[in-house]
Amino acid sequence: MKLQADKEVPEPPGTLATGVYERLRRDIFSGGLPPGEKLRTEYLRNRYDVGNTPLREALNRLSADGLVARIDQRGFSVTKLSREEFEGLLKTRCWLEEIALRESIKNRTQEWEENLVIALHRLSRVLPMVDGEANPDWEAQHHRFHLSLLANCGSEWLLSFCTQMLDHTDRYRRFASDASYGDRDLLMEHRSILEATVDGDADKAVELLVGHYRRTGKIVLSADISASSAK
Amino acid sequence: MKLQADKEVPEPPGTLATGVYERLRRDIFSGGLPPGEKLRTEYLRNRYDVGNTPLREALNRLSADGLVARIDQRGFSVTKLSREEFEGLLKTRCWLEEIALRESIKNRTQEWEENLVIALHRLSRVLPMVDGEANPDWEAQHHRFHLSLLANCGSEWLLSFCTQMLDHTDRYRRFASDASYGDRDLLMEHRSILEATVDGDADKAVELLVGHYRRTGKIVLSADISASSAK
DNA sequence: TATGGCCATATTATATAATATTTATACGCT
DNA sequence: AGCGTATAAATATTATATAATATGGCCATA
Repeated sequence: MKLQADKEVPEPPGTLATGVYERLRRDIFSGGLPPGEKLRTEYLRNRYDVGNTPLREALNRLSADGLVARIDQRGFSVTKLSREEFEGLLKTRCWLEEIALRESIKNRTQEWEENLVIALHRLSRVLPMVDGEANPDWEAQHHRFHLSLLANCGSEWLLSFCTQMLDHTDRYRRFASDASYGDRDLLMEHRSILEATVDGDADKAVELLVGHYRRTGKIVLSADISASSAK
Repeated sequence: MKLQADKEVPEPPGTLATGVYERLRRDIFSGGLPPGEKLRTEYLRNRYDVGNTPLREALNRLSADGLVARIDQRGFSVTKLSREEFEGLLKTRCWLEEIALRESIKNRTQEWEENLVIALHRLSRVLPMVDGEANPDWEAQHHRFHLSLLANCGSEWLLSFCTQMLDHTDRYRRFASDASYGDRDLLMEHRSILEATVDGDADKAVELLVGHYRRTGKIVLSADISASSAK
């Protein structure tokens, strides 16, 4: 039985390129490399202490993820955030996650439902904010919980699309998270999604999930995204 | 007005890396580099006459496209084709294109409908097969027609997902295209999808589109895909 | 004086080549 | 079959070369 928590052993990456990729990714998510930032290769080589080859590999992978923009002969930069982009993301996410959740419920198994319960339990054991800062542990568990909801949909493709969009949404949320979570009972929102799901009530689960996203969306949109998009 | 055909000027790529990327892509689609083929960097450097840097960049981009598999320390290889993978692809494609087509119709404009008519017209002017070989011109126009159907959906995200899946489907179709198209009136299938679409009959358009895909899917699945997947 | 184009220069991205290091794979042995 | 070594291959560095882009000053014109 595979119940023990995935040990957070940061496990040395297989290659330097993969390592830089992961570090760059973290720095983009955390804001260490803010949206719009020009990514000069020489600077990054020093910053991460690697050579040209692994660095360019990492940047190319990130640009495929949509986290980095690449223009031939003009190099790389961190992708900007924008209101319009976020609105499109939110809309598309609702479309796709509705399908994924309905399919997951349609194919439901005891194992999947139990994984969901575990995911929610773990999420309940961490706080969204610590000392006014976003808590990375909560971010990780939150990410997992939402993916777990969709994990049973039976389509690797759909799951990977949803994962991509979840990543991007998390990035927006992080940048807008000055906006208060305070008056929301997030745990209860997640719990009710879970309950409708294990009850097999797809309509209700979808409604709750989409409502959950739209509510978060409003908060993100109420924050001044462009302020984070430094030139 | 922008009606003239996009001139097929192969326009020199901005960078060598982009150039190799495009050449590799073509060779994977054409079968010059068959599914499963190990991609040794030294071999490819000679084959395309480029250095390490642009080659690895190209390979990394392709692996993000899902056309190339990358395993740390074990290099690159052309992704294999499999029956299961294709079935998942087809299923997911039907889900997503249904949304995209319904939204496109919901938002329909005269300009979009006219673009569709043009796309179908161009498709009608080329033959799927020439001398028993797949006709690249038909492939290109076919690709465009199907994208045009979805282009009005109002979501860049959804459109990019559909494009990815269309690319992969095209690849499967190419490898299975020994199977006869003969007894199908493809042009008529496309024409009736178009008609339902400009009539604003979303239900019918979706039904026709999905039927079109499933019919093609059957043909692809009837071919022996694994035969193409050289070790 | 202000405006806009234009060229020289600086900067940066892109690329090569030679080479080092590490890791995987193949081979031959017991 | 299992084991260790030899070989091949992937990964990475460094130094350097080439080419595109960005910058800033210069001049002509209004």
